[in-house]
Amino acid sequence: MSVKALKGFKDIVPGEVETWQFIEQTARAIFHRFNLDEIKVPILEKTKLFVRSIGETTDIVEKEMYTFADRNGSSLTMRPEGTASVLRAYIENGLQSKKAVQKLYTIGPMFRHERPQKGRLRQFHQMSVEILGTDLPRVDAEVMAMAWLILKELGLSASLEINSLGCKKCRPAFNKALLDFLGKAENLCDDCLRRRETNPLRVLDCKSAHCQEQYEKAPSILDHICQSCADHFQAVKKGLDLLAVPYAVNSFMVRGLDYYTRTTFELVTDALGAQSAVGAGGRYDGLVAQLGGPDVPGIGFAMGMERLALLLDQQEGSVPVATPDLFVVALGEAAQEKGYALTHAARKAGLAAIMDLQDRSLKNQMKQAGKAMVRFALIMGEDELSNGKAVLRNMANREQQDISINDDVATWATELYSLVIQ
RNA sequence: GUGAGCGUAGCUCAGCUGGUGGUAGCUCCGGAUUGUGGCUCCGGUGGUCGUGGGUUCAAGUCCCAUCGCUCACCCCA
Repeated sequence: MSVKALKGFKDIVPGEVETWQFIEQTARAIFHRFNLDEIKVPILEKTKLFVRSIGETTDIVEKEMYTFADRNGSSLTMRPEGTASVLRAYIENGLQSKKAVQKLYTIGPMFRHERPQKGRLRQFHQMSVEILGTDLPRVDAEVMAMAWLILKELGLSASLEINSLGCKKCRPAFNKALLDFLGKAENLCDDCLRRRETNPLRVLDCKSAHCQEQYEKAPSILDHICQSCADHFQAVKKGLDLLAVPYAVNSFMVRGLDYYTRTTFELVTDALGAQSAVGAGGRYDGLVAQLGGPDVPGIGFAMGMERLALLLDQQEGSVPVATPDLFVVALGEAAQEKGYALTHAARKAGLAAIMDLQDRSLKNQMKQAGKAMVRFALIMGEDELSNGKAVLRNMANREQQDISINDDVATWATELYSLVIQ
């Protein structure tokens, strides 16, 4: 084969797609229960939208975006995350005036030019939620409970870690305390030396045991946030308790995007290779205003769909399989004609029906029916046509019954429907 | 961007210190005294050994380059 898919871009083929459908159906059902509305937004935006929202000095903006010039020269970018686009749409469509609190979700592909590895692709998919127009801590807890419920209903487990990053009033004080501490720290690893300059908060997340040892005495952001942020965090924890969602506070947790304020959280697992987060999010009060919209608070999260799929595929039998209802076995030209019409009528009546159009042997067709794992086979050959009875076989228990052939296939199909769907 | 490992049928892989790639397994197709299934048995389809150079009498095997994949670092969903 000459042309292959791009590095980090994957086809989701039959056999894999069922897992994806299960994930999406489960999530949509839960979004509905929380009364969220779906929003669909473009995957291509003006570059400055992401630069403004995600932050100029983040890795995503600095080196991971698919950015290129449009024919007229303007700079376009394939979205690396969903929040910016959804907020842009919220502002552009004046959604704040339609509902004081907008609860939105969207599902789709994101693009980041990174080196692919387990759980990380260049085109990946997220389901994401954005709640705009409220900063009640109980909303934060409810959002986390929603993410938690999705995992639970998928049959997965992960740990919820939460933190508060403070607000634009109190974070600078913490940054200063942290920089003072880091200035005095010795023998930091190369990565930490670099991060100390680019993103001091991230230093605390270092995996080096030696660094971590020193950071035990590092200032904790939770000791530096202002009273209002502390109260908020306290109320968020109370909310999680009320909803019986287990969590752990991780004051070292940092998010990769600049816009987060106050509550941040991650759903982590150790079953994804080097990747740990299946979902993550946080509050971003001020971001909507920063993008030119009304000054409304917001909170959201995203879940990585290939990571969810990876976890589900590790658990045998965790994805329900939908098998066809009926295999119409037709032997000989006369039966084939009848079966052909009946199969279509059955589909119109609501049955998932298949048939072998090549008129192969009974044995062969039964073999196909077995492989397709259909629930029933309707067997119809010359004998059946002549005596007006076809054989309906329950494939699971091998019980057979004779049923009358109805010349009106539409009526026959509805009769079959009631026999097959119980 | 950095590092390591790996490229032999659609998939999973044998192939030793170079000496003619395997009736290989799975899938797929056909058949097993011609009207009853996922198992079993038999047969069949299917390969530029990633690509290009080099060494050699001889390269799937050794060397170089290149492309691709995988995993990890970084970072993140």
